[in-house]
Amino acid sequence: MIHVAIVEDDLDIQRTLALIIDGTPGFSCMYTYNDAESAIPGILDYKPDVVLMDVNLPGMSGIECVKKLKVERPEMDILMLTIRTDDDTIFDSLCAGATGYLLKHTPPVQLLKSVKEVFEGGAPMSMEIARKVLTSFRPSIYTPLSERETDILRKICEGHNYKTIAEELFISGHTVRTHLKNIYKKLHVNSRAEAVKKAYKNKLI
Amino acid sequence: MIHVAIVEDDLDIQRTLALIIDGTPGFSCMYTYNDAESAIPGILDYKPDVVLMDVNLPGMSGIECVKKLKVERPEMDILMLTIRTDDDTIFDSLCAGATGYLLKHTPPVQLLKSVKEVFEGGAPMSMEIARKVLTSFRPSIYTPLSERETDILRKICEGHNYKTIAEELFISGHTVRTHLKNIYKKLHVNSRAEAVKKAYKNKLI
DNA sequence: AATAGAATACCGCATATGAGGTATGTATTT
DNA sequence: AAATACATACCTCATATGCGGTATTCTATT
Repeated sequence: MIHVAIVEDDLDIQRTLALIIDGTPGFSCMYTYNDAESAIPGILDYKPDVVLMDVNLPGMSGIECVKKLKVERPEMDILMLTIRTDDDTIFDSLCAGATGYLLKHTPPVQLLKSVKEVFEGGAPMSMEIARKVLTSFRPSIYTPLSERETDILRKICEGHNYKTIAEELFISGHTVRTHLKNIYKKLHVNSRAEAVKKAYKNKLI
Repeated sequence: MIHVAIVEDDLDIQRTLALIIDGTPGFSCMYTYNDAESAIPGILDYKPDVVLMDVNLPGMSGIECVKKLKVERPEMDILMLTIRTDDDTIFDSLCAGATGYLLKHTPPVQLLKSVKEVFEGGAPMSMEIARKVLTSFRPSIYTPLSERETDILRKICEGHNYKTIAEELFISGHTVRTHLKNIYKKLHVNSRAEAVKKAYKNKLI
């Protein structure tokens, strides 16, 4: 028996979800919450196997709620349920610790399958979400930097200084500096730290 | 009709896969390759809808092969097929541009479903892979840094210097320096750039 | 009561760095 | 043939940074 808790402010949706889950053998939904504030103590207390969490809640957001729940109980499995497909919402949810991400138009059969999958150690995602997630690993193909500049940036990211970079690339320290200045200009940054950050954020290296 | 190409050096597996695909209405496998070297020109020429790619190939690896194919044709969908579940293989594949990642014990029905899903814009993954991928977004909970040090590191990552950090956190520049020195010690680095890199790599911020 | 860790603050020194320049040769594109 | 981007090299200067210290206060934990 998989025990599911639901956090959803739309009472119609909440009821529908609860009916689907409770009406299926092997699934049980004992607790539903209308907001994150009441869900947190409740969920920590009753320890459901899987939590269905709406992203857009009044007051504290579903994402914040996930963060707080995961701090208390990192092993807890939480499945995000939302209509939002924008990158920020998705990745913020995942960084908060969500174990899956379903769009609200997911049909009941798929929802139940996903809950079961989470319970069994999986991480179900709606099709378009999965694609976005996988694509996020790809390095940027549109880099403003030349090949040589990318070399330099890579070394900078590894913590090298002018002297060692110059030695490794068989050029003078002056040249390294010039390259780095051009890199700064192209990336619109003005320090090493910012350049390293941008390199990682934009997957330039 | 979904046209599938297979790159797989084990001829038994290759034949089995081809039979499954060709034996299913709506699927067709016209081309199979035993190694990456011959697969690249072939695939670029015949433009299949989906490529099934073994990770462990003799000579050029499946991952390298994906990289090269994606450079030529970024829109191409490639589904990795492997027995390996180690993080490096998974994430290297994804960074190379794989559109999905299936374990070799995947049953035929699931395989066909996954090929279809890739074709329709999804990104199918085996259960344990999906979990690893989602977990990779989570910030590390095991940080050696104190809260204050994490604050400082965050500012450093944003490209601030001592003076502005000191102002924003209402402490002296000297204190910022002391914190940063402690951060370097704890992270085993000795420059800002390395610290920023480590912060992003280990998801400390 | 003692100890350890964290956060705060300061000093000094040698070197690295960012920002402002100029310049030359090559390769590619128009 | 001209223009553009790239890689290379050098100069100066003010400031930032890394590294070596010391020290006080507060808060946990033992």
